Amino acid sequence: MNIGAAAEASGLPAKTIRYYEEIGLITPDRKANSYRDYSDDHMHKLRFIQRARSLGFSVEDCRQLLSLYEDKGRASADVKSVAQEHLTEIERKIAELSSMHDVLSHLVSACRGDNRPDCPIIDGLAK
Amino acid sequence: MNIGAAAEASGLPAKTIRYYEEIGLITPDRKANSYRDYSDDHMHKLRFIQRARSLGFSVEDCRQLLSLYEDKGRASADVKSVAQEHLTEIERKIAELSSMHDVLSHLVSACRGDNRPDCPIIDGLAK
DNA sequence: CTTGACCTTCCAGTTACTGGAAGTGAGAAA
DNA sequence: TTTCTCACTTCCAGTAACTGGAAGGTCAAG
Repeated sequence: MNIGAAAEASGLPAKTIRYYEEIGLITPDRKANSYRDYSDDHMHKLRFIQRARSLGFSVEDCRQLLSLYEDKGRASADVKSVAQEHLTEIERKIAELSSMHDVLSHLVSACRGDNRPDCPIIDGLAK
Repeated sequence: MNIGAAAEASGLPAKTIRYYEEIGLITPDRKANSYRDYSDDHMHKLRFIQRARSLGFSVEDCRQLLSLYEDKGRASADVKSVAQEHLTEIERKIAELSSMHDVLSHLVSACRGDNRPDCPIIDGLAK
């Protein structure tokens, strides 16, 4: 399977797949013409990575998850710990964004947004 | 005011303040010894930037907000439009993170996290 | 006069791609 | 067979917003 088809089937851009190879995440075979060749196994991994990335796992997390995925003797506790840490980080980010949202939405709704210069948003930033 | 004191007073690391100068965001005077010298006016701007950054505005947004801050004849609509766009982006990110959170928290809570290999998290990623 | 804190510039690294240039291979139409 | 158009290859540069560190200058205290 050429990289174009692999991209299509995995939902990842070809550029990204090449990048993952460059950082040693997933290394396809090569055909005689030097084209990359993705097997079913590679495709499973690519899709695995795509899903993990879409859940916000870092590429390094993906590397770790991928090795746990391949390790049939893994302890689920190891997987859970990676996921739990990421979940906590997601919660931290949501809290941070929510607090930004609260402050900013107050400022925005207090601003008339007309052609006059007085502006609660600017005032709020200047304090 | 030296950069160390300016950092202290603005809540921004000295490194960051130098970086802002490098990208032309805020340019302090220089003393005879080539040390940076921050005036009260500079300090107001630094604090303004610090607050805008803490609300998640990009550095380019900060550049724009800063010029609106200085423009006493601005239209508040121009400020509001920058802020509104950012607010929408914050909402988009919160929604994205929330959806990640939903999926991941389900997987995590379904995983026993013991020393056995079967793992709903891995299964969910492998699908 | 030395010590230590603070300042200077410059360069490299971070994350995860993304765009583009230059060149090669494959398959189909003329 | 030539040509055309893709898809593929490698390599280099750029993105955002810093951050760390090296090598060296400045200043106040003791």
